[in-house]
Amino acid sequence: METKEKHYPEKQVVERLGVQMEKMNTPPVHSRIFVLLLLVDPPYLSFEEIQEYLQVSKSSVSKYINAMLEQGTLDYKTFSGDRKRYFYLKLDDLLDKIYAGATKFSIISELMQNCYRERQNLDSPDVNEQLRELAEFFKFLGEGMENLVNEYMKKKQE
Amino acid sequence: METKEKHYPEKQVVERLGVQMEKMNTPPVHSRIFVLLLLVDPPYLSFEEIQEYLQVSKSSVSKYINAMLEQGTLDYKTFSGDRKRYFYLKLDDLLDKIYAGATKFSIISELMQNCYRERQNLDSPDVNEQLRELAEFFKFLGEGMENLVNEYMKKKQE
DNA sequence: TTTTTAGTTCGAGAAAAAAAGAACTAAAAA
DNA sequence: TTTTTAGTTCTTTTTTTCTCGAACTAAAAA
Repeated sequence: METKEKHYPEKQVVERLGVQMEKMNTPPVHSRIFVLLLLVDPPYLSFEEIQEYLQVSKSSVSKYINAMLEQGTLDYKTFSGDRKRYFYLKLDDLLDKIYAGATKFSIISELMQNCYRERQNLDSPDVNEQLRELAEFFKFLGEGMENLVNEYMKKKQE
Repeated sequence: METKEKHYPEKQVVERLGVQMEKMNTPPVHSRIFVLLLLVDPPYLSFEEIQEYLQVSKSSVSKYINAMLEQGTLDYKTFSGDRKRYFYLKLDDLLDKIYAGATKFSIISELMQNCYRERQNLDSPDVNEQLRELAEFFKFLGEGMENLVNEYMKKKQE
């Protein structure tokens, strides 16, 4: 049983920042759980607390909690004498998400490369060249991003 | 009236690469128009040609053509004595899309920063510090990406 | 002037995604 | 052993997104 007093954010704030987070194609309930855990103090909550604060269904909480656990965005700890799990954001691991973001560039890079291959036998050297360049560019960018992440992590360790 | 013979890609290929493009949250018809224009030779088509090749409704073609025109992904040219517009991809301008992609990092950076501000009065210095760092990191990353794009463009000009 | 062309716009319907609710389960507590 | 707790799973409902078709429009052609 938790005795320490919790400081919940104002619901309005969670809504506002939740909407902000939706802009990155994150579903509403997912966004609100994320933001809530980002704002509450101490920075962890039980399933029940999340559900009651947000006033959403258990199944939605379950769904997104599990999604975030799988993604590695979330983790939980327990307290002895208390069966509940207390969920918190693994903020450190957001870096992994960035790596994943770099994946989009690989997707588009591969798309371009595939198109380039398809065109090989056609005679529009200009377009072909443009495609080749684009594929290269997106690859360059994806790799560049990886480097940026590494660079930052290194700098942080000093 | 266009007389030059067109080389259309195989429909299967457009489907396959279209599906690949859907992976980046692009709607089916949008993806297929994009891929078709990427593969056809010469690299432009009329509204009608797009519609007939893809076997979709005029309204869908209209919708995504206009979306792409607004986005700047697409442009068109005309030929004298021919009322039709011939649409082609503005591949050069994909760079702008990348800039836009960097925007996502600003979104998340701002989200973190907002959360950081909200927490100022709470006493979990560790979490607060982590948030501040994350905001900083995403900003770093967004800016780093801009630099990468600029770097590439500069290198290309040589 | 009438007709055709090259699209656009406006519902309506289908399909997919998100959320809800109710029934269930496994482990712990009583 | 029975009950409660802490969730999970499955089905249904709601919402949103995508696509279509039919009616419309503005400019050009006849």
